[in-house]
Amino acid sequence: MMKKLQITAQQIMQAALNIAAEKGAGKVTLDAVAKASGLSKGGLLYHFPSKEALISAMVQHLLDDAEKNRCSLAESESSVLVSLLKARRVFTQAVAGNTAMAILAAAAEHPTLLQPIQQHNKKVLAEVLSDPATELETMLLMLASEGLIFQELLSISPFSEAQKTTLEQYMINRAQELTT
Amino acid sequence: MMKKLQITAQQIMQAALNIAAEKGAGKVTLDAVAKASGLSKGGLLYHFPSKEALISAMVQHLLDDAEKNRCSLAESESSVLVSLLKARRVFTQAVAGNTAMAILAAAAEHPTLLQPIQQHNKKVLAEVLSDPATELETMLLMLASEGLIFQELLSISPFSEAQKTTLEQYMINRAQELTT
DNA sequence: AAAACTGTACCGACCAGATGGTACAGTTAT
DNA sequence: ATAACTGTACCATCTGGTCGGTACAGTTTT
Repeated sequence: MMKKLQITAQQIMQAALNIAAEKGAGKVTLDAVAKASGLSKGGLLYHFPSKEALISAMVQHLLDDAEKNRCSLAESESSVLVSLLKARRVFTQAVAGNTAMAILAAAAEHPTLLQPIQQHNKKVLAEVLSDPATELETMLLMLASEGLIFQELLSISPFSEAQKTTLEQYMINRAQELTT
Repeated sequence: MMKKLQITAQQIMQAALNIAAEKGAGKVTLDAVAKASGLSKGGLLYHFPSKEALISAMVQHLLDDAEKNRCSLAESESSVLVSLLKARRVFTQAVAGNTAMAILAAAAEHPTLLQPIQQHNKKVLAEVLSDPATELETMLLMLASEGLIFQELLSISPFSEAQKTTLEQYMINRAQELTT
C-alpha cells in the first residue's frame, strides 16, 4: 500500500536547520520547528520525544554527513589528511555560513550534546596520525582546518573569499608534501 | 565614598560567566545572574538595561581583555604573530574550558552580537600580515590558533594536554622562524 | 465477512514554570 | 534635597512538555 505523506525525521531536522539559519539559533523552539515542518507540536513530539532528542539527532546527522563525505573522498586520496582538508571545504560550503550554528548554540544549552563531536574529533585525529613522523605538522593542519570551520560557522571569519581559497589550496599542498 | 558602579558591572559579568561555566550557556538568565551577583533583578537591569546589553558588554570585555593581553606581550616580542600565539595560550587558560562558551551560545541568539569579534579578527589579521612575504604561513598559524581556542571553548578538543603543549611550542617556534 | 482490536501518525487544548521586562517605592551617598 | 541606586511585586509572553482524543491501516477473532 502507498504510504501517506509522512513527515520524516529528516524533514523535521531540515526545518529546524532552516529556522536556525534564518532567525538565529535561539529561535529554534518546538513550536517554531513544528510549524516549519508542517506539524503540530504534538506530532513533532511524537517523532522526537524531547527537544534534546531532536538536537542530539541533528548533531549526529551532521557528523554522519561529514563522515560519509570524508570517507568517499578518502578513497580517491592517498593521504587521510588531504581527504580531511578537502572534506572540510565541501562541508563548510554545504552548511553555508550559519546553518549549523544552530546546533552549536542549541547544544550549548545541553553541553553534553557536544560530546559526540569530541568523540568524532578523537577518531579522526587517531586516523590522521597514522604516520607519527609528521605528527606536529599534521596536527597543525588539522587545527587550522578546525579554525576555518568555526569561523565560517559563526560568520566571524576575517578572511576574504580569495584568501580562504588560497589558504585551502596551500594547506592541501602542505598535506600532500607530508606524504611524499 | 568609593563608587561601586564599575566594580559592580564587572562583578555582574563575572557572575554571568560563572553561571555559564557551571550550568551551561542556556542558564544565563537575568534572574540567575542577579542572584549570583548578589543583587535583585531591578538592580541588575539598572546596570544593564537589557539582557542584550549585558551580553554585548561581556563580549566587549572579553575582547578587550584579549587585546590588552596581546599588547602587553607584543612589547616583549619581536613578532606580532608570536605574541598572538602566546596570548592565546594565556587566554584559553584564563577562560578555562567553557567559561566563555556562554558568550558564544548567548550571542548566537542575537547573531549581531558576534560582530565585534569579527571586527577584532580583521584588525588582528591586518596587523599580523604586516609582512606579506610569509602571508600564507602566517594565516595558517593564526587559523590553527583559532582552532585551538574554539575546541577549548566548546570542550571538544581531541588533544591531550601534552599534545596541546607540544603543539603550542611548535607553533611558536614556527612563528619565530618566519621573522628570522 | 463482520466485528473487535492494535499500532502508527498526528492534532489541539492545556499546563506549570521560566523569562525578559516594567513600575514604583524605598534607601543611600553627596 | 536630589541624583544614584536597590529591592519587591508584578506581568505578558513564551517554553518544553503532557494528555486525551482522532483517523486510519492492518490484524485477529468470531
